[in-house]
Amino acid sequence: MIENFPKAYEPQSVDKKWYEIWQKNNIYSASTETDKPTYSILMPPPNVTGILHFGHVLNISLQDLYIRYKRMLGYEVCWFPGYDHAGIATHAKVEAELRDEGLTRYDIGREKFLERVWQWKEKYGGIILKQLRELGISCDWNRTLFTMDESASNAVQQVFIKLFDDGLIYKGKRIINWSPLSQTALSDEEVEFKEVKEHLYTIRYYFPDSNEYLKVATVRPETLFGDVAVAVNPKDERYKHLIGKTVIVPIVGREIKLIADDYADPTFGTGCVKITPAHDANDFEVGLRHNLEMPNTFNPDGTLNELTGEFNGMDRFVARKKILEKLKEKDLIEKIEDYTHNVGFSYRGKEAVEPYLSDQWFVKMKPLAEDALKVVMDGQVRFFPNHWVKTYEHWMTNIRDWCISRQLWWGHRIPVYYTEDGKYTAANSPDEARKKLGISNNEQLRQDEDVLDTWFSSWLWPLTTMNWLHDGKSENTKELEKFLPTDLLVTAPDIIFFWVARMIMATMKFKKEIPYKDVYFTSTIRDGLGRKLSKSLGNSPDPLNIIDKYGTDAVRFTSLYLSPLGQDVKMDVDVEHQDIPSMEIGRNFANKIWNAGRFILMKQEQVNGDSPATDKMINNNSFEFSLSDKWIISRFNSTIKNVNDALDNYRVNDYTKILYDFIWRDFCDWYVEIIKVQLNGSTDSSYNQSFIKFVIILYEGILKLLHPIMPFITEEIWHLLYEHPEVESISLQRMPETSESLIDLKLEEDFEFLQSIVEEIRKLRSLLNIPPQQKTKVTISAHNHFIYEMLNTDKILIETLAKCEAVKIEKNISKPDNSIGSVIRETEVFLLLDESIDLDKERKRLNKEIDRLKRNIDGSEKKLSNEKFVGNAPEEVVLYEREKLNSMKESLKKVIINLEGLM
RNA sequence: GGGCAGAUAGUUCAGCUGGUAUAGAACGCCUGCCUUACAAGCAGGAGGUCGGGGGUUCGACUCCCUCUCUGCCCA
Repeated sequence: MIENFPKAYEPQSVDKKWYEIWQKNNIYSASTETDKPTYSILMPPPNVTGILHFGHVLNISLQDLYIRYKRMLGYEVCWFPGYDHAGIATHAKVEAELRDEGLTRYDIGREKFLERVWQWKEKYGGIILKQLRELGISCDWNRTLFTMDESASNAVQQVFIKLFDDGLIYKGKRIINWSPLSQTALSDEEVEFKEVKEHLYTIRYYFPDSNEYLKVATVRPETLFGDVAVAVNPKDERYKHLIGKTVIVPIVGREIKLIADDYADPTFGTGCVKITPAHDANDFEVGLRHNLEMPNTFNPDGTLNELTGEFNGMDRFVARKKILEKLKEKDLIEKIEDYTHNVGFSYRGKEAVEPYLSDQWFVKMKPLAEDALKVVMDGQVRFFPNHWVKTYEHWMTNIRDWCISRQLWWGHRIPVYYTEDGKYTAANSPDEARKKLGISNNEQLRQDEDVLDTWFSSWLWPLTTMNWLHDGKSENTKELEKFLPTDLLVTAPDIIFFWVARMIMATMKFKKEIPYKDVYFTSTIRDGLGRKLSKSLGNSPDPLNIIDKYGTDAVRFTSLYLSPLGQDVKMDVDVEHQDIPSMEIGRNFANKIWNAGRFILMKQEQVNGDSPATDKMINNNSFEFSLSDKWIISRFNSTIKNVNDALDNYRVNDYTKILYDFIWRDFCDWYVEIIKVQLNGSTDSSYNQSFIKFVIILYEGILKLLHPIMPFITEEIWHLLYEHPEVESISLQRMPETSESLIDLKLEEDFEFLQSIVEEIRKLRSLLNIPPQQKTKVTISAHNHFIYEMLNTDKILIETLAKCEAVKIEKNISKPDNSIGSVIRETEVFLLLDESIDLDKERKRLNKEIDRLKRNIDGSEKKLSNEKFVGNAPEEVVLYEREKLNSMKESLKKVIINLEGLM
């Protein structure tokens, strides 16, 4: 009913209403008992502490787009949602709570601490999953998985044990990236390098009982307590004779050897480098080569330890200052230079990581990388855009072992058991461990204190979402059978190593199968200055506020409309007013669609009274199609085809543009106006009824094409049009199919000619400042019979659309008196005027047109007189050029005659 | 240092396997309109030597080389 159609679209209540109905009717749960072809997507699990940001909006809209599209193509679709337990982040949240109570986790102990984490998770965790619902997504919420769920935990444990038994997991004392804030190890991928302006200090290392000294350059004087050697390059002539001598570590007073190692770069600083194996990865390697001691002089919290004497307990950066003061006091500093270099920062805590020597667990990556690289290189797994393959290849071929242990309590505890004398193995239980170790049942065992990296559970996502090893045993499940490999993964490129690569490894290793066929890497959303939207920069409005302001559909549509494949998106954001003005694109578009629906429903009620449309109405050709009808049918079918092409090739941006242009330009600007003309021109109620049915079917097709990206408005209008019961949903209807036979490019060209006639009349009117209310008399001189017939048939259309009257179509007549005209590809339109013409202005206009035509004729003639062009270019190109030249010449003649007529 | 991406209208971007009368769109700007679906709209207009240079070709925004600048990733 038309009263349900306010003049402007109001998304807020519509969005809420339909999401509740969809949920209530459970229409998006997938079945494993189906004969339909399947299509599945794994949702990249957001972090349990996370809240919605624009990256999610883009990412999730894309996934929902494909899920809805494929569902409407008749697939059994399954979109697996879930979230991860975010070890470090969640740990930090609960520790902060404890701190407020004046407690530490050690005060309450491991068990109580974990209780607190679960409480926290119940209370605040997974807010993001609720927020995602605001986006209207059609995932199967019944299958939501949390990485700490029992089923996922069982799989994680089995995987650890299996890899341990295969020798792919080992324990080792290595330099790792240490987060002093979280007091845990991090993997290489969890460290971001940033350029930092610091200083290079050249410090004097005296020879014992001598006034001579070595100049040693360092940026980290606070590590000098851990110095065990000074290295020079063996080829460095300056120091060759000194190798093997000793020098005294400043302040510390310890004697250390001067050693020769290729690692020392003669061109850097003085060519002498201090070796601190416990605090630098390269130094560690040198230490191993020379069998040096590796004293650790730091505490886990980033303070200096008891080996540093008076600096014991001092923060590393404070200590640096104090140590420098002391060095200055003792005149041990040679010089201080500005120095810019890269420093690693923790991905989560944002503090500078500390290279730290400690016992950690690692996964050997090389054996896993081989298969994972192969499936990408040979195209079994395709990347969009493809250039990410190179990045992937580079990482895979230079892969380093993965540090998976974390010194936290929240996470999957490492299932390794130790005997008192230090033997250990991985097992499901102490009993099993005793058996594996071959020790007696009463021997005491101790479980490893550490937990696993969160990504160690995320890399199993393709398997655990499908219940693999949910009970620790079942390797085969219905879900795996139906939905693995999944069809598409949509993710941000910054987790290509963290996650994408590792999922491929895990799935290949444990299931000998790829996890997904296609991977779509999304754009990064940036502000007007090109900066990533981020909480810490304070340059990101809350997406929920934006959704509230513009509507879900508008935000979804605009996000994709502005996101070209493989390129970042710049958007002007206004954090203060919580606004992104470009969202108007989608809002205005939604309003346009809404009003087109409003118009059609009005017409349907005018024609049929109160009875609602029914979708049983088949386009049975019960009336004769006009040129315009055939044109819109052809355009509609082209649009379906183009939409399919675009989506098949992940040109999502094209998909939105194809629909935007078709709906706004072709359908609304032209065809809706034509509908008015055709209904106005007919008193035949059976024609009117059939015609409006046809229009509704066409419009419904448009709604369906649009539904994957604008689910709410399309659902709302679809119900308003047909008054379907609410259990039915447009999202469960079939997508319109393209019919090649209805695409008629010649006909589209003819119609375009008609459009250009209308546009030319409008231009002339505008040129003469004729007010819109005033109709103009027009005579058209067609240059051939076909055009003559066509224009005659659609004379009323020209009259209405170009606001003119008494349109006369003639054949090859000369210019009427007191008229001005234009030549459009040999056909002439003349506006017949009451007032006299400004001759000067008119001469100028015609001369301009003559110039343009002459220029083009010149170009064309040059081309055609070039034998090589005629000889080499394809026949149709040459033919077209000839026809074009003739036509331009004819047009030119006519313009010249008209100009002469003015004299 | 290595790799990847990009540079087209004032702005943000399309332009895909080289050829189609004037290189498109959106936003912004200018002019005129509340024309019974829509002023969140309609009609019209201005605005571009496609980053510089070289090459391939009958023909280059498009392919190749080179330079400059910008962004990202890795070391």
